Amino acid sequence: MARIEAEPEDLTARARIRDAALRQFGEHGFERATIRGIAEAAGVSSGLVRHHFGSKEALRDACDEFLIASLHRLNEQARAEPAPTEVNPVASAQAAFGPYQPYLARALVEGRAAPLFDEMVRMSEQWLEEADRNRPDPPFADRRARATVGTAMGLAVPLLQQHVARGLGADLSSPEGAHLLAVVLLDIHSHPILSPEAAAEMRAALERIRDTPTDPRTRRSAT
Amino acid sequence: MARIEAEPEDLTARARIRDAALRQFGEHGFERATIRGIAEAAGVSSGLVRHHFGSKEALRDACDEFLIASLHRLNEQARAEPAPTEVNPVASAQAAFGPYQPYLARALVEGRAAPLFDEMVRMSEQWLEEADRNRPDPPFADRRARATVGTAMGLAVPLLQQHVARGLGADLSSPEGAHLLAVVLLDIHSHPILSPEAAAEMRAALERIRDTPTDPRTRRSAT
DNA sequence: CAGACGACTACACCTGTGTGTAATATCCGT
DNA sequence: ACGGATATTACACACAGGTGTAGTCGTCTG
Repeated sequence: MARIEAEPEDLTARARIRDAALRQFGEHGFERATIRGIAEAAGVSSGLVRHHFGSKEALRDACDEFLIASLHRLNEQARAEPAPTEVNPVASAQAAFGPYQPYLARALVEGRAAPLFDEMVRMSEQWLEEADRNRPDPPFADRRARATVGTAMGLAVPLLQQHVARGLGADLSSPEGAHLLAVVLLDIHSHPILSPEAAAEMRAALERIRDTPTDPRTRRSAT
Repeated sequence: MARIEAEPEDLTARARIRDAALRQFGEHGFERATIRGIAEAAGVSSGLVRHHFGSKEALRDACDEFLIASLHRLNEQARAEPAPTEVNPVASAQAAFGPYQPYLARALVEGRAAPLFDEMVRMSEQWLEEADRNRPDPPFADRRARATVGTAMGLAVPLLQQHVARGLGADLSSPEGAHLLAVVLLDIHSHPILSPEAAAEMRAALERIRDTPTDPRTRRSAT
């Protein structure tokens, strides 16, 4: 599968700065990364960063836009390609972000990059549409909602990369780590943690709670 | 289920500062949050923050320690309680973190709070141990690995709270949002996206790839 | 060739913020 | 009541880093 990353040498200065910013923001976070550091990593002066992007915030916005555009490209490209060999589309999309994963993780957790997430949800929906056709029982909720939560879950591993790697005892970018992760995902995605009966029962319990006034859960909602 | 949060009024100044720091770090991030801002939120002078915690970093460490200790307490408490009414233990543990969720999300994504994650994995393992007894076929991977990935997935929704809420069209802390989310989780956790046959086939394919020299995947591992 | 414009640099400025210090208030044991 | 520890404050320092300005170089165009 194609990646978003590009070779640094061929890039224009503007692109090199954006690339460096993506990496620095990802590694150190937006605040801790400095314009001077980004400039140095890109091999330019700090003034040039300002010249091209105006401000640090605008530079970050440009980074977001770049990733969104890249995801769009990737999405259309995937639509044309043969079969999804991966467990789910989000996982493969994520893998494609390559060195920009840390940036993406930070941006998403901070509530930024909403269009990017929504695009992924759209991809998931598309995937679910096909899966729903082979499904005997009616879904519990509409496709959008399931795609949203599914997308989030698919992002979990890249978001928590370091912790997952530690738990698995292998770097996820290594062949061994990737293999182990794939096997685990296969196991999880083929073994529901709830039986249909248990799920139905819990669902009924949920509806009962919902229809009960003075629900104890609501008493904590304030802040 | 119990929560970690405490009423602000009764707290000692030190605890109030820690509480305010947890919230400010969560809302604005570690760098952007200021000691002066935390002090103001806690109703004390900025000097007192330094007096009690020494430095900003040390304050953050104290926040981590506090959450870890709280999780421990919660864990033992849960061990004594009757039945887990939630879909999975991570989700309920997460719900318990209440107003500190944003802090936790940032800390985890930045690779911090490893002991906290590991503790959650341990809880998941415990839960899996029981689930494995009712399982006919042998798992694809050891329990630790599955618990790790499962923990990550369970954390996905709180980590991406804002995006999930947007996709679901409801605030997750509202009764409606929580209900919708629970229903979706029920659906997902009772409907595997892979049939046992498909999983077995993909697993076999994975093993085949693994044993193939000059695996195309490895050619991208550098950088 | 002249002028203009964009790429790019060097440098000064200034605010925000973590940190250090000294002084004051409050509590507690004897 | 007294002395010391602890809690708490006010204020000054230092510096990092975003921003602003002016200037140089190279290239294109008429």
